[in-house]
Amino acid sequence: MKPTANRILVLRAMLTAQYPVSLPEMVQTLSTMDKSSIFRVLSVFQQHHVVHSIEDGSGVLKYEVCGGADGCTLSDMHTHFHCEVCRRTFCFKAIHIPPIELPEGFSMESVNYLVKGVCSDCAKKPR
Amino acid sequence: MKPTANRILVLRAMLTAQYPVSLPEMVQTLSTMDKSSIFRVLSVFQQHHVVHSIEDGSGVLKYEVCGGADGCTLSDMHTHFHCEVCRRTFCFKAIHIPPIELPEGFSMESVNYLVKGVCSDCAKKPR
DNA sequence: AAAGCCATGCACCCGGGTTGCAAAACGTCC
DNA sequence: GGACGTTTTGCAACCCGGGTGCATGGCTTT
Repeated sequence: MKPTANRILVLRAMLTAQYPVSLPEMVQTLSTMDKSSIFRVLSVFQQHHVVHSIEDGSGVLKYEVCGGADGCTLSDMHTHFHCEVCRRTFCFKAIHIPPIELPEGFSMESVNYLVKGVCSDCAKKPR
Repeated sequence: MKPTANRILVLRAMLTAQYPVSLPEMVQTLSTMDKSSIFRVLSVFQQHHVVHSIEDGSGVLKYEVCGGADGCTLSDMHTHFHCEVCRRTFCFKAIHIPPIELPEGFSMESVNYLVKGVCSDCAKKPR
């Protein structure tokens, strides 16, 4: 995988963001790049396990840089929280996903643990 | 909430399906109803906690009839499995979602525990 | 019977995701 | 350095799921 200028841009944008970002958000941020280019960069990143996508109930996919140096393993996956008021997504990096036992014959590729509710900020400031 | 003919149709279709169904699927099945009608029926059902929606990584929302007679509580939520080969969604009704401890100030409204991978059927029949 | 309300169907819009295609950038070999 | 093949990029367009505005029609209430 070659370190293209665009790829570096995307990766840097994702690293600086402290929460998972969506494609539309990146289109906003990286105004020099085209939507499809960002999309393709993200696809390549996913294939090479540099980033992974999560779904947070907002309806749009969010992307996140994988944790470990050797890509992201299952144990590295953490829980996510989607605030239904401010629509932000939080990574609870400290809270790992509790494992479950799959039925016979089923093999796991990835896990998503998503909590929806009200975040602490929005709980404090009632509108 | 009135038991309209259409609402009965939708509810019956959901009860007979043994896995969560998507809106497009219901449009296919209930050919007499319009997409927007089904959509609105599902919205009403969700407001009255008759059904709830889950996201299974396929990109489209799936709907499922709530379990308990008094609507679906958090403890009633179960895990879901999305097969990346046949694109079916399984309800592991027996496997409840293991709880996590949220940080201070965060309140939970709903939980989604989604596993992606290969189901037992697709594991048997290699293509 | 008249008025009001709600459900329905139709058309349409919106926005995220995705692809086809042609131009541009890059790397390589002579 | 020039020609060539490969990869990446930008543009345009498409697909599809979700959602809405509006007018009709049926049912209820007075």
